[in-house]
Amino acid sequence: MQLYNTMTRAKEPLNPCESGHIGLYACGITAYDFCHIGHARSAIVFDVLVRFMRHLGLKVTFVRNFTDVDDKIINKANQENATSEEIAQRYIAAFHEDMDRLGVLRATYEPKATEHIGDMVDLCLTLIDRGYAYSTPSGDVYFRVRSFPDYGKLSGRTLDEMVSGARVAPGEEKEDPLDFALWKAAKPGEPYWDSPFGKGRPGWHIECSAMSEKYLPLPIDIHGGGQDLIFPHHENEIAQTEAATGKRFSRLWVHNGFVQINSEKMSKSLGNFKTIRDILEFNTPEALRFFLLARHYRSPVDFSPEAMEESERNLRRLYETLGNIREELARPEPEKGKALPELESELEELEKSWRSAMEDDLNTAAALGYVNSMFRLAGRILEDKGLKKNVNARRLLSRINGNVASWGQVLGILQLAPDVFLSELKRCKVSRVNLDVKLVEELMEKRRAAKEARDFAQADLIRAQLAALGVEVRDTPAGAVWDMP
RNA sequence: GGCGGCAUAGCCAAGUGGUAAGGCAGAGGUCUGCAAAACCUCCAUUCUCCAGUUCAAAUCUGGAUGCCGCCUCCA
Repeated sequence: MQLYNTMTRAKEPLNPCESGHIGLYACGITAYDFCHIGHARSAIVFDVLVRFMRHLGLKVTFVRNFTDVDDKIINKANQENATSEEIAQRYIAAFHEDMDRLGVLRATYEPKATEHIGDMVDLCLTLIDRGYAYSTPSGDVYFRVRSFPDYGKLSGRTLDEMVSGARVAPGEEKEDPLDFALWKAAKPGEPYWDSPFGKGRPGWHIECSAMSEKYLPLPIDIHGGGQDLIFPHHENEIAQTEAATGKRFSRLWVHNGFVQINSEKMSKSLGNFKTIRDILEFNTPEALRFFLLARHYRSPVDFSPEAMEESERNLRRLYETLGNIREELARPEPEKGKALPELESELEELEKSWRSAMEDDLNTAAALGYVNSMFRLAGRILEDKGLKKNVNARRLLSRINGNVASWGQVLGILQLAPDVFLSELKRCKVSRVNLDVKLVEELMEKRRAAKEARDFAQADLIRAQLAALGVEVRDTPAGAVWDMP
């Protein structure tokens, strides 16, 4: 497969270092608040990448860290009169809860910064030793940016460009405004660790350098995260690791685009911030996943309730059809039937296309297009009375069912039993509009009675009443059921 | 100000040189007591605009316009 490499700004083939083994490091969260949909996107993108690489038969070691010591965590702890450990622990647990609901698999390793302080101190010492870093009288350690000639190669900036943005906070003892902190001397009331530089804590960037090197051989095959991490975070990681080890840090750099609201970046200052929990209160996790995967991972996506509903409707149709497929497959297999070369080659094409789309820079949006087309094909078979008696059509259906299982596994969708999904979706919609379910059930019963008495005018009247509530009635062989479109 | 990205139907969206996937919405049809769901058919001579390269461009080049992001913590 090939992936777009931020470093070279081009798609590049993914060639595993060792045979068939991929090391992937994705920057995780700073645990100081509930995760928002931007975190969900990043997590889902790398989740699908991992799942797909495994689907291709590659062995993937996936590392996703937790930043559990940081200014923001300390601030939150002070606000709530708690310790930073408590805060970090709480939000790491919340992260796992949210990700489990979204079907994001656990990483192979999920290291925490505080568990690797020693490695970070060692890394600082090596960098000082090699002349790439220096400690200050007050106990800070800084990376000497101008000592690392490649600085800026990922973000495509020159040092001159960066100087204008560089800042020196009061009290900092930097040799150069560009230098960034590897180690921060402890201020009163802050968590600290003992080190050769004095009591203090690691800077943000050093933890990823330390932990990636600890769990993965260098160079890492793929290093990823959100686009906002390109500068300065990943740029600094490169500087630290490459300066300290002399080895290349990562072969590929994969960055996902942002989730936006009304075409603007989500941010706390704009007040357009949506947490995963906010969304999952009224939408199924799978709809969020589907929504995010229906766009290319590098493009910005615009979140809106309307767009979520569109994904729901799409997903609903898929699950309805999937239910029909499974129902048909449960019937005894027909005994004979003519060959169906056209349908067969159509399916084969779809299978090839799906895989090429996924292999081409993880094009899940195109891949979902082929999923849709495959369901259309299944629908055609299901609707055709002649084909239903044809054993070859049945086998195609079974093959489609198998593809749904395996593609769904990779994308993390269509894994539920159709009726389970459908009733969950219904529950979401009911809670969204605060529907009076009791009233609906009463009306349904009245309509059933009217229908039984063949009073169709009355039955239709009741249906109109239900429609006014946003409820749609469907008569099935097993009786009338209701749903919310 | 510097750097980067994007602009495809009513909406969302894939498509990096070979003649516009897919979804949602909409229209007609099959089915149905009527509906709904499902299925079938239709729905961009055209890809923001202008100029250029080419036998051929949504795709490449130059310019214009608009939107967004980064440069400060951020997925």
